[in-house]
Amino acid sequence: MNARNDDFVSRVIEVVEAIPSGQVMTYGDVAATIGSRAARAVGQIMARYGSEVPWWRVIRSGGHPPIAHEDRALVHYEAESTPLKWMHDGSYRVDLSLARSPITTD
DNA sequence: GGCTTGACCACGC
DNA sequence: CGCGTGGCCAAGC
Repeated sequence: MNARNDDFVSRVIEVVEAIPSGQVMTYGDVAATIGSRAARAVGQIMARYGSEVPWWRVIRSGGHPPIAHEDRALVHYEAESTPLKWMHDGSYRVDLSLARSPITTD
């Protein structure tokens, strides 16, 4: 646990932890929730601190999970019954229309 | 203080 | 939806 929990990093963690099961948020939404637009920075944080948060609930605007981690995220999605959309070529993406969580700032 | 990198986003075609 | 382009933001050197 870090001494200061008010860092940009900690705020991202807080939001990601607040995402309910079966739902997801885009990097941009998470950033917007903490009053920022650093969607990219959010991804950076996930890559570094994501080990302690449900990073699979944080995806891109396109609806597909973090690059190089889609297979790992898929396991969680099936476990959480997250609405998925499958492509012809076997790739998949999360149905944001159903799984997008209404930003919980609290 | 400036440049580079990054699990990104919005827009146009 | 897919691709290309520009832009925004935070962290590290």
